[in-house]
Formats: sequence, structure tokens, C-alpha cells
Amino acid sequence: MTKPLSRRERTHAATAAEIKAVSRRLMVEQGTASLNLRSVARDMGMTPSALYRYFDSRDALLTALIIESYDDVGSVAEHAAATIPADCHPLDAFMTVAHAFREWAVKQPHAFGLLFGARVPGYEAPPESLGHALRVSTVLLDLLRSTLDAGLELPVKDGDLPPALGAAMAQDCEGKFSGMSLAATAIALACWSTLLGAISAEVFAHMPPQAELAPREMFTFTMERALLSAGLPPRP
Amino acid sequence: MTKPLSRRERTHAATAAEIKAVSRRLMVEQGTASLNLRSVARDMGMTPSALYRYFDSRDALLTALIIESYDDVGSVAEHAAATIPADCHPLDAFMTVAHAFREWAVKQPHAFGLLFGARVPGYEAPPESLGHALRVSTVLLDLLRSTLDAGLELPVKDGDLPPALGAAMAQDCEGKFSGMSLAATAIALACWSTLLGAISAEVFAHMPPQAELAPREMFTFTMERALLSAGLPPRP
DNA sequence: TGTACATCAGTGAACGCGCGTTCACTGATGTAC
DNA sequence: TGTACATCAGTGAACGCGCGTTCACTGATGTAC
Repeated sequence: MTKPLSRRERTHAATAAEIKAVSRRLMVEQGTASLNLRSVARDMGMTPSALYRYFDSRDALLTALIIESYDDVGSVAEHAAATIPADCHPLDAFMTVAHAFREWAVKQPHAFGLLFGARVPGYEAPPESLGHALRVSTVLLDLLRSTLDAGLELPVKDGDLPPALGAAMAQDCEGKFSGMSLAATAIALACWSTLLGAISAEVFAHMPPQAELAPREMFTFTMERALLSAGLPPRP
Repeated sequence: MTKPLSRRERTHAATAAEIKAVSRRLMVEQGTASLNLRSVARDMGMTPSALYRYFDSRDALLTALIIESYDDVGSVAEHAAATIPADCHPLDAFMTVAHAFREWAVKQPHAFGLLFGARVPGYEAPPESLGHALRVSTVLLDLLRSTLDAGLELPVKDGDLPPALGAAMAQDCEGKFSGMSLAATAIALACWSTLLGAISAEVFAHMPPQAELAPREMFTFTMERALLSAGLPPRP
């Protein structure tokens, strides 16, 4: 149904893409919060007002960047998951996606900060970004689901959870965790928080110098310990 | 040797403290990056220029806030550690400090973001802040050290570490980890990154709604699993 | 105890700056007959 | 194929705003004799 784009539409899209690319680069250099239209325009050799042909406001540009970044990291994770062979050890399967996520973040620390750091003050993410936001975690959840289907024994049972935690896990409004036990949900969330923590500790440089000497190995160590404690079988 | 402060010195210190307190409050409302002298002055019913009697520049104020926050969370952790009875189960001992850290962060999300979030762009922390920064982690390291002394068996031996990780852990420039094995160092760093991750996932609201319903229990669950996988004995 | 002087807190106007956004415009690119 | 018109990209000047910082000043608080 989508008509082929006219020449004008194509150049318009290309310029919009360039604006986003330049914004990205400037965010690396100057930080996310201080991204501003005038420096983007300056960098492109345009007047600031020309940008309004492409984005309604600074916030609209920010939203576009956020959505694009969510999609970017989402597709990185999806592609990584697609390379996992069927007979892969679960530990390797999860680590394949985790490493893909980490490498994306290390290459684009500004984008990672934009999505997973402190919120940009005064900016509220629009609801339509949620769908894009969920792509990464969905990849990991699917992986967990198929590992559970393959007979994974969790080290925690539903009854072991403190009542308040169990009750909270039961509120699965969006149905993302449907079909998973409460304990599995809790473990999934714990691993997710460990994953985000391991990446942001590295990206935001909150680790002592030792860890910075071998960041990739440090990440592997942290995540594998978390996954083992989640009940994944150790490597033979 | 310290002379008693004169009346003038006392009022000066009191005003400086008020400036910092107001800055803190404004950071909560407007975000860290957009803290500015004019709104601080406005809030205090002063002229912006008057602030220069107390701080040389905006950066100097930011530095003072950072150092004060490090000290704040540091002393919170130290006080929590001081309440731990001698015969305390190691899991409870660590969780006492971890909960104190978390509660501090939840109460002062802006301060947590300032210290453990993305760096404020264009601002470089002065070297003298390092000493203040290390107080929290020192409390936890001391706890680990005494647990090791009490005969804790780690689930990982030095030889199990990948060579690059072992070599990195061996570079203990500041001597913070002196007397600890390489494996113990690696485990300590993994737990530290998990701790920061669990707190920032909550504070920066990067968890799905389920976790937000029982944040404290979620935190406990995540951290206890990490500590158990670090070799701490389970509760009887 | 009283007076002369120094120190400090805070004022108010001003500086130069960069920001987001608006608006009337010019020229080029595409479209309809 | 050529002409008339509509659409779009981008310009340049201007708006009001808030920022950090400087500077000469006033008046109050403390100090020395």
C-alpha cells in the first residue's frame, strides 16, 4: 500500500536523518541534556529556523532520537538472537544477546544514557515510545521462555517469594510475562536490573580502575554469575 | 587547634548551608543539570551576585554539593554498619547496609543521580572528592573482608577467572583491595555493580510496573540472590 | 565607654551570551493543463 | 513541450528569555585605640 516516495520526499527524509545523526554526534560531545537546535543547525550549515521544516520543536527531535535509539538497540538484540544456534547452551544464548546490548551501549554511550540513564529533566516520553522500548527486553524474555519450556529448574519457587513480591509480580498488566510463574518473573526482573546495572556502571564510569582494565571480562563475569544464580546450568 | 567560630563565621556558614539546601531542593524539582544560581538566589530572596560571597562559581557550588552528598551517603552507610550485631548472619549484615544505601537514594534521587548517574556534561569532579566518594564502598568492603576472615568459601577460585580479568584485578593501585584474593575482588566488583544497578533501575524508573509495586522487596530479592551467588551461606 | 576605621553581606544595574521559536521573505523544485 | 501556478526548503532578522558573572555601591557588623 505504501506509495513509492517522490524525489522530494526522499530528500526530505534524508535531511531529517542527517539532523538526527548530527544531534547524536553532538550529544556525545556535549551531553544529552544540553542538546540544542542552534548547534545542530550550525553543524549542518543551516539556519536554526530551517530545522522547523523537519521537527516541530526541540522536544519532537528528542522524541525522534529516543524512538530511533530504542529501535536501534532493539534490532541489535534481535539480530544477535537470530544468530543463536538451536542447540546452544542457555548461558551462551543469553550472553550473546547481553554482549550485543553491551557493545551497542559502549559504542553509543550517549544513546544508552538517553534511554537508560536519568530522565532528561522537563521532558516526558510520549506513550508511543513504549512499543519501541520493549523490543530489547522482549528478546531476552523470549529466550527465558524457551529456556523454561526446555525444562529449566528455577532455584526459587513461587512459595519462596515474600508475599508482597509475589502479589506485585502477579500484576502483569501488559501481559508481557503471561505464562510465566511468579518466581520466573521475579528472577527475570532481577537479571534485567543486573544487566542494566552492569552496563551503566561501565558506561557511566562508576567502577574502580581495575574493572576498567578489562571491562568486557568484568561484564561477562557479573552477568554469568547472575545467570547461574538464576538456575541456568553451568557450562560442562 | 580549631578556634571557636566567631558570630560572623557562624552566620556565614549557616547561609552557605542554606544555599546548599535550597540547591538540593531545586535539583529535585528541575533536575541536576539545570541547577542555576539565579533560581537559588530567587528562592532565598537574594540577588544572584550575593551568592558569590559564598561560592566562587556555579561549578564550585556543584562540587560542594557532590562532596556533601558523598559524605551524606557515606555516613548513612557507616551508621548502618555500626548497628550490625557481632553475631549477625552475613546476609543480614550486607543487607543492612544495602537497604540503608537504597533508602538514602530513594529519598534523595537527585543526589543519587548526581553521584551515580550519568556525569553532568562539562563538569569534571575535582580529585579531592575521591576520598569522600569511597566511604560507602569502603563500608561494604570492610564487611566483605571480615566475612572472608570468618572463613567464607567463595564459589570461584583465582584460577577460574579468565586471565584478562585476573590480571586486571591484580592492579590494585590504591590498595583498597589489599589482602583480598583476585576472585574475591572480582566478586566484590560484581556485587557492587549489581547494587548500583538495582538502585538506579528503581530510582530512574527503568523497571516494568510490577517491580514498582513492591520496590523494596524487589531490591531485597535482587541483592540477596547476588549475595547468595557470591557464596554467602543461605539463612537457616 | 566612645569614636574611627576596617571588614563583610547584600544590592542593583549591567555585560555578553546562547537559547527556542516566529515570521515574512526568496528561490528552487515539482505539478497541471 | 511550454507555460502558470503551487509547494516546499531554506534565509535572515527579530522576539523575549534566562543564564553566569562583574562591578561600584550602601549599610550593617565587628575591631582597635
